[in-house]
Amino acid sequence: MEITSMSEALQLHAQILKSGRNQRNHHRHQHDLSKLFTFSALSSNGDLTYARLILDSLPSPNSFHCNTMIRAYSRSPDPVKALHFFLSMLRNSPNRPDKFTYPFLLKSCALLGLTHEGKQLHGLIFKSGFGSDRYVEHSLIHMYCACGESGHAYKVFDKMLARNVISWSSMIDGLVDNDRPLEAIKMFEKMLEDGVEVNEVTVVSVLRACAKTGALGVGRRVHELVKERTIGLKKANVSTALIDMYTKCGCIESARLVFNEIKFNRDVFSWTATISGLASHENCQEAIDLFNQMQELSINPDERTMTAVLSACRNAGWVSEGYTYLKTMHKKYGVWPTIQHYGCVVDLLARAGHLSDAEELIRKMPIEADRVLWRTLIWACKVHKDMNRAERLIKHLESLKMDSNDDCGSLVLIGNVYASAGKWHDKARTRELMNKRGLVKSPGSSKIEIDGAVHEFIVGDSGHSESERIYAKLDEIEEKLKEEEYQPKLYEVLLEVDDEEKAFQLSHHSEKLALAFGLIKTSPRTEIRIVKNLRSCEDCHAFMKVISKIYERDIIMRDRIRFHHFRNGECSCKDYW
DNA sequence: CGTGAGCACT
Repeated sequence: MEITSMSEALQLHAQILKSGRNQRNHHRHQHDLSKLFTFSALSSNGDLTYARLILDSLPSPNSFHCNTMIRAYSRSPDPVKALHFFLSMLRNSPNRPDKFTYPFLLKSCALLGLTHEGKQLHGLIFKSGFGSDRYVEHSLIHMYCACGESGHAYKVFDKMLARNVISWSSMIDGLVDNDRPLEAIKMFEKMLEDGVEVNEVTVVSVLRACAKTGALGVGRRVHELVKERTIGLKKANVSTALIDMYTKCGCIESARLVFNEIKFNRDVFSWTATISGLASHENCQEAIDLFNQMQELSINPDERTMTAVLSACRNAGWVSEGYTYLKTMHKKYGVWPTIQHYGCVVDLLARAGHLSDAEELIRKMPIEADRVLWRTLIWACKVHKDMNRAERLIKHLESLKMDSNDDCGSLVLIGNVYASAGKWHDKARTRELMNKRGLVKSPGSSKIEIDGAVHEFIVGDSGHSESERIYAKLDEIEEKLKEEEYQPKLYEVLLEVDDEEKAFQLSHHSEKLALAFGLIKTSPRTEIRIVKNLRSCEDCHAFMKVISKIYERDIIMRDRIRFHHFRNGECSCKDYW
């Protein structure tokens, strides 16, 4: 009989203590201890000291006990203890690791991003002969991807003799997490070709890939597949992935449709995905209405729901509403504000021009500001041309230890702020700093999907096979813009060059290349969807507005922050961004 | 006794 409750466990423990010294009951005693250990290790909520105490009191723990302990540690808040325990087991215990041991250890490495330790385990696995166990192989794939080593994951995957749906799904999901959504989609297509059954886990992962990259066509096909084969059709996780895919691919109507179809299977995640999607598409009032409906159904918002709500306020410029949500969210919804929430509200205040209030909020908030938050504020200073504040904040940002590649973003922003004020010397200084540290800024890139294939354009790109036609199209556009007396926003070029060169630079921004390609490749009057990795510059934004009018095209552009729907010369954001 | 999974700040 297994133990199923804490009271049973305590009872058993009392019994063990009572009969502890009775030699005749030795086997019984052992058995009870073992049961108690298993229960306490598996039911513990993170604190494993009790389980460990019992384990250490076992006269001769076997490998099952060791594995159970490792599993418990790997799922605890401090998974590194699994590795520590493993090392002590290697040194002090007669038990050897087996094929059950490794998945737990690899999980710990995955959670902690311990590449080096993961590789060492891989070595042990190879030597011990467990390397062809499918569970171990899947754990290896997951570990490598979680450590950002998708190349090694591919190697494990390629060497597998018998791949099943889990092998493929692990690989696809890992690629998505490694910011390789296009490879993930390719994997998925190969999987279909191979005739491997697709399940809801696969579907969720490939939809995440579509969401990241804006592959609406692929996403729609996956949706069809889900309906045809009824793969988790009513599961909330599949619906959420579909909603998120549609919103991030710029198709808020389809997202709404999915959300309406699952009326009776909604959970906090699907509500949040929809609220967040509506907010990013400028349907801020609808987002807040949904938030209220959700509460009427007694579904409690979580941290991300509140982020979505605040981001609706931010995109709409509702300063006092957003500030009130932030101040009352703990009392009303039981959610303590995190850095994301402060980030939204700081952006909300700052973008509305309340720079002092935004700065004060950062300084008074109970958690430490991260670089993203300072950058948000500095960006707003640039927008509102408050150079004194910007320079003061830049000094502060620079004083923070810069050690990750993420700091590239800080230096780029700092350089841009200096450049926009004509301080070329200071700009050059940040440039040198980047070179010295070997930081390479990620270039502007835009993606557009044509007939199910995603094309990516980098700023100044001439590598595309149809490059010539694209540049010819841009020339044609330029002529038409001249007729419209369009003035390029040369001040957006933050280089010390003449106006002609500035105009040239502007005309090669990645979203314009993608747009020209879209105009060539799609039928008249159809929508064009573009996904950009950074924030669009003012010139590109104005450019898209004009193009939407003269070419009679709806253009839906996703930038790093939100969506812009251009139609007939106007943008859904009403130029508030 | 073990493998893969949904929504957040620039």
